[in-house]
Amino acid sequence: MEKLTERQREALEFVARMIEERGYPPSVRELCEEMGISSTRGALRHLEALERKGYISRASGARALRLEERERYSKAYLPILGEVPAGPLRYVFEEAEEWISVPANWGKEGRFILRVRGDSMIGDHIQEGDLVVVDPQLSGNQGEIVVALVGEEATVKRLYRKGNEAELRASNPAYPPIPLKEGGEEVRLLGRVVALLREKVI
Amino acid sequence: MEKLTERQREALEFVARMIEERGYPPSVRELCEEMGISSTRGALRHLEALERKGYISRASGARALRLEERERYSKAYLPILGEVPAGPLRYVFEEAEEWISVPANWGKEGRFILRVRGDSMIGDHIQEGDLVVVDPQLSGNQGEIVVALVGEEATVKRLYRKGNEAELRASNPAYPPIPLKEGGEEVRLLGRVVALLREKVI
DNA sequence: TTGACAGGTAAACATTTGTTTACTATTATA
DNA sequence: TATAATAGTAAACAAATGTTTACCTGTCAA
Repeated sequence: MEKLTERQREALEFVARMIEERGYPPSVRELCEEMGISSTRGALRHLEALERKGYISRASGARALRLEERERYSKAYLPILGEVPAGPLRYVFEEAEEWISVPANWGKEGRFILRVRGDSMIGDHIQEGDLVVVDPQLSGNQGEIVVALVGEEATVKRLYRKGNEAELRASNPAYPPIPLKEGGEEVRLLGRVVALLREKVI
Repeated sequence: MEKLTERQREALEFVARMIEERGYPPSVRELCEEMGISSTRGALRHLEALERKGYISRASGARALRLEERERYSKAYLPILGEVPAGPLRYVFEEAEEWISVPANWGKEGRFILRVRGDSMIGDHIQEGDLVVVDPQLSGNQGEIVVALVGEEATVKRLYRKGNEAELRASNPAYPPIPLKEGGEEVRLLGRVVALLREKVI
C-alpha cells in the first residue's frame, strides 16, 4: 500500500474518526476546518490522494466517502491470546491472531482474553474452554480471581494474602495452592479476571 | 422502545443497510427512490418519525444520519429481556429495554438474552446472574440445555425424553424434575441455550 | 537548474441535499 | 363518528456540498 504523507494521514485519520464516532463521513469543508485549510481545493487534494492511493473510495454526492481498508477499530474488541504473554504485556496486542467482540463496556484499555485450560476453578463455575476477560494489574486484592504466569504457563486462581505471604488457590480442592514470591517457581501476576464468555453451552 | 410502523421499519432497514454496505448514509432522495415515494416530504416524514422514536439521530447537513447505538452492528447486538416473553417471540425485540453487544457470530436472527435466576443449573456451571443467549426453538434434543416457560416463569433446564414423555431437569439435585406435556402446569419451550456471558467475576 | 509533486489560496460555479409550505388520502383509535 | 396519526404529492426555496479554474510556494531528485 502506497505510503501517505503526514498531511494525508491526518486527513485519513480525521475521516476515520468522524465515521467511527459520529456515524457519517465529513464534508470537504469540515475537513478544511479540521486541518486549518482555508480553501476547499486544498482539502479536496488530500481526498483525491487518499483515493488514488487506495485508502478511501469516493462516489458522487455529499459525504460520499468510504474507508477502503476497514480499520474501524471498536473499543468493544479484545484479543484472544493463543500463547501466554511471556514478554511485556505491551506487545501482547500485536501478536494476537484472533479478536472477538464483547459487550461494549468490557472493552477497556489493555484488556485481553485467555482461554481457560483445565478445571482448577470449577468451584467458581469457570470451566474448561471458557474465555476469561483479563484486566491487567500488577497486584491483586484478597480473594480476587486473577491470572498469573507460573513458570511459563498462565493459570487462573484466587489470590490470598497472609501478612507478607501470599498464595494462589484453585477452587477445585484437587489442586494444591501455589505459593507466591517464595522459593518455588517464579510467579508473575498478569491481571484480574473481570468477565467471562462461554462460546458453547452443551 | 416505541414501535415502528411497517414503512418506518423499511426506512430504518434501508438506512442501516446503506451504512453497513456502502459506508455512508443515504440522502433523503435516495430514500425516496428506494421506497417508491415521489416527494421528498414523504421520506423526510419517515426520518423524522425514526428520530422521534429514538432509532436514529439527525444533525444539520447532508446525509447527517446516525443509527442509535443499539442499532449499530445489528448482527452483534442482542436484547436482554427483563420480562419473560409471554406473547409471540416475534415482538420480543421492540419491548426490550436493554441491549448488549456480543461476539459477532453469536448474533443470529431472533436470539435473545435472559438473566439466570437461582442456582438450579449450578451443576453445569451456570450461576445466578449469568446471561444466557437463547436461540429460539420450538423443540429440543435429548440432553440440551433449554429455556422454558413454566407457568409464567422462564427457567433454564436440561431437556430429557423417554419415549413419549419428556421432562426438564435441573443440574442441581435440590430441584425436582418438571414433567413436560403432562397434567401439571403448562410448559412452553422458548429455545436452546447456546452461549453465556458473566458480567462480573468476583 | 529544472521539472514533478505536495500543499495551499481565492473565487466562482453547478449540483446535491435538506427544509418548508400547502393540500389530499388513508388508517387507526378513542 | 370524530380525531389524530400516518403517508403521500407537488413545488419552491435555502443551505450545504462537491467541483473547477487560475495562480502561488515550497521541496526534492534528476
